[in-house]
Amino acid sequence: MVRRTKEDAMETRAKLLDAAEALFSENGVTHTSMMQVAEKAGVTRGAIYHHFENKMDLIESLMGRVKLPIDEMREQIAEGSEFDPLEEIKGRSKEFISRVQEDPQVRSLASILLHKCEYIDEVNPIKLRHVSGRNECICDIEKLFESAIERGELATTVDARIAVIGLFSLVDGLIYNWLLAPDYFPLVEYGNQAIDSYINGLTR
Amino acid sequence: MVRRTKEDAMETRAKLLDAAEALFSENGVTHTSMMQVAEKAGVTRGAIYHHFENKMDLIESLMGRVKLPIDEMREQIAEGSEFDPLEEIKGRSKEFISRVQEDPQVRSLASILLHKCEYIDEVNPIKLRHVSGRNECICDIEKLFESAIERGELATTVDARIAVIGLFSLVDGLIYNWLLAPDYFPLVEYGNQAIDSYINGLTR
DNA sequence: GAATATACATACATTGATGCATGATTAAAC
DNA sequence: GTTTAATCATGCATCAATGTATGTATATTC
Repeated sequence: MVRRTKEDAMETRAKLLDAAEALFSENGVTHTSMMQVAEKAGVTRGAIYHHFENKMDLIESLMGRVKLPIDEMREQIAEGSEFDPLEEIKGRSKEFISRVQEDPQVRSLASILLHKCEYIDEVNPIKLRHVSGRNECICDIEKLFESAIERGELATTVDARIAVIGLFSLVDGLIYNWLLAPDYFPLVEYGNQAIDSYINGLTR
Repeated sequence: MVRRTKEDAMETRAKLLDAAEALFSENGVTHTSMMQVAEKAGVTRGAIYHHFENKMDLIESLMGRVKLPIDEMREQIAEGSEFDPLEEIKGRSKEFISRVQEDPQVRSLASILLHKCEYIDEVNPIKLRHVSGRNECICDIEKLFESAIERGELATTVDARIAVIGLFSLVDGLIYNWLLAPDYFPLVEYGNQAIDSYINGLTR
């Protein structure tokens, strides 16, 4: 049976992406073969190579499918009322880690990005997306920090850029370590505390 | 020419480890073949399989060769005078990131651990070493935080365990992001600032 | 409804990469 | 000095994975 409806085709494509997402986040990208992806999706490898060029193309589609929390964060900041930049920053950061903990798809993608793939070279689309997304996001939040500085809400010694990079590192590190062993500590509870402490430490 | 001196053998073994370390940290573990390692070391694959069982054994030897800063940190804490726990914590954290920035070998290993390998399953020796080392180290620093709490140096709301996990996440995140794009920010300078801010935020 | 393009399955060809078995040479042990 | 064992090279057998080419049946288009 072949040549199914265009809707069916989109469904198999989605199933392939689902299968790849699950397998990649569980067994790692390079340790997952196209054969396994096809089997899990209930099709053959032929279906994969019809919808995607190769594994890298599959991954790119995978990453482009969901709006990463980092991207969502940016949008909301862009439209956000900046009446209280520090609270804004804290809120976004906490929402970020909350989404990682609650949304299985986001969690899977984060796991792939942080633990289940190798950043092999500069042209690696995974790395590119990760880095570019991060850098843009950093610039956005840096502006919030700057406006907080203008309002005199931060210690005079605080540099906006350093503050952002510290915050991002903290959030990344929390997610990284939590994904490494989720039973070791509750991400949202501990993460919120840590974020509060860090921001608090900037205010004087 | 074969059957060289026992010293020569240890030298080839070291060369193999050096080659593997360089290739793994540059191209990733799974994207590096035994053939490449052998070539870079100036021998054939036969030499590798004489000294190591397989690639995983090679990696284990690689990781066991250097004392990770995380381990060194533990030792020094164990023998450390705990007259000023907070300063102790800050000092060790900064020394940690400093070693990552300055010591090429430590940097390579950190790069492999954080970016160039896939954590595929629970029995993965790389992951095991990483997690167990981390957990033990966390316990050690947690004690320092506790003694700081006893001395009334931290805010009453601060929980030692949460404080440690936040600190570790911050340090991990700093290293993670710096290794992702070392030109983006100076690790030691920004890292020290961020660590100070975080610890500062705990003190009230 | 004929022609065409799509959505996959199937088969094959090729490529490394691995692991082992064996060989050669010499250091080390006695 | 003979024996043994270690150090590595060489060759082979195998296998898994990829990419592609081709086949096939059906949606879609006209």
